[in-house]
Amino acid sequence: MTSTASMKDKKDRRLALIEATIRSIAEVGVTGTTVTTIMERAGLSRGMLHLYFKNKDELIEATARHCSDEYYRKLNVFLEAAGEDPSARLMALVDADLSTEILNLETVIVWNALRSIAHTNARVRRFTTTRDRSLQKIYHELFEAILGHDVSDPTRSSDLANGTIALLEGMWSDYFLYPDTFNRENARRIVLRMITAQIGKRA
Amino acid sequence: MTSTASMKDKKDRRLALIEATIRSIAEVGVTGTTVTTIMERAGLSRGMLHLYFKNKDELIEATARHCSDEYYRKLNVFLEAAGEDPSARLMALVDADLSTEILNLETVIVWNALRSIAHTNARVRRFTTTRDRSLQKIYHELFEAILGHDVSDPTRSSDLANGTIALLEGMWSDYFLYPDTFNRENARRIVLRMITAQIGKRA
DNA sequence: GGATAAAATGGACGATCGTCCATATACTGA
DNA sequence: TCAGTATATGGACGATCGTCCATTTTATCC
Repeated sequence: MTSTASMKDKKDRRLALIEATIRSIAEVGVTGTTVTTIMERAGLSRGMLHLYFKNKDELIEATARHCSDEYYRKLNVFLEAAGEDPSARLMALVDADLSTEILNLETVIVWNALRSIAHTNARVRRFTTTRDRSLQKIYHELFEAILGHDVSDPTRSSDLANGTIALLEGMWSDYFLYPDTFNRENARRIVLRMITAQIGKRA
Repeated sequence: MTSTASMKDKKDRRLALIEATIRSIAEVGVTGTTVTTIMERAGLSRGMLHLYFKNKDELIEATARHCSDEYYRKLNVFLEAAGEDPSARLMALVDADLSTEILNLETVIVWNALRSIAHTNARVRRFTTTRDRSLQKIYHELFEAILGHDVSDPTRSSDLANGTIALLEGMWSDYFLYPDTFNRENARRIVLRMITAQIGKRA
């Protein structure tokens, strides 16, 4: 049990550092986040970073991976609760993306920050882009299942997928800019208004 | 003429510094942008920054103001070309937001970076938020002019305004993440698909 | 319980940050 | 032409950055 226990501790330390990085970025921003601000929030000493991560960049990269993984994990919780019906699953995705579990101040600040970093860091970019690539596939398949394929309008399903993603992305931006006045119900109503106009009332 | 000439030069230097800041952020990111990287791109010496700006923060703030002003200036070019018809003006706004003049790699990187900074810098936040506030007003008035006010659906115009803004915001994100594969025509088709489904074919 | 290994500490290092300022250059008006 | 002013330079400063490593503390096993 000793080796597994130490393994667990090692995981805990890594996670503590990652979560401290997230908190630091949310509190003092990307430019304000230093090894010191991370250490303070992790309750660990300076040397610990380089014991569990090669350097600061690797910690940032691990943070990006963690955020990406957490996003999908939470999304799947909503998806599994929705069952098999495509329309129900579509609604579940919308609700998930606007839920407090997924859409909160910490998430939205960190995600925006990671995207900034991604433009000059290829390793971070991997995790910020793959998220949306997979999402496009999921939405596209759902719209195909709901509407079927229309040869006279071949881009319909992919357009609706991209449109819905863009719409929700825009809601994230809105929340990011005005966290105090942002209204989840309004956001949900707007997204559903757009979707139902396209797929009808079957949802 | 001497005083106006020196005034002009002064403006030129300020503008050169601001544009150098934009280029630096676009090239090496927010975290990589330093006084040195800005000076290199401006072709000016270190001391110049503090001659025209109190400090680096004030230069960043001026950059945010400049980007906000430029966005509106370019938007108005499209609006004026569209004439008075509300539907035409609406289409002009969409076209503008997806045009190469407004939506390009430099703009989208810098705008994302400035939003990151805005979360810990109140002065920068002023310019990143007012942009969207005014935009909401413009879109809302256009949709009211096109559709009229419906008492049975009181949130319709504001929903369409917020929805369209969110949709375009999402397209910006898409371009930001995949500048090489992003397709302006696809984006335009998707936005128009969403809008025409709401306001009919009158556009 | 003492030896061995692993985990954790935090002071010190060189590099680089933003800022300041003494100095040099360019321009103006008499 | 030459003083006087405005503009521009870049070296130097202290602070702070990420990183490293000698040292201490904690955990493990015979």
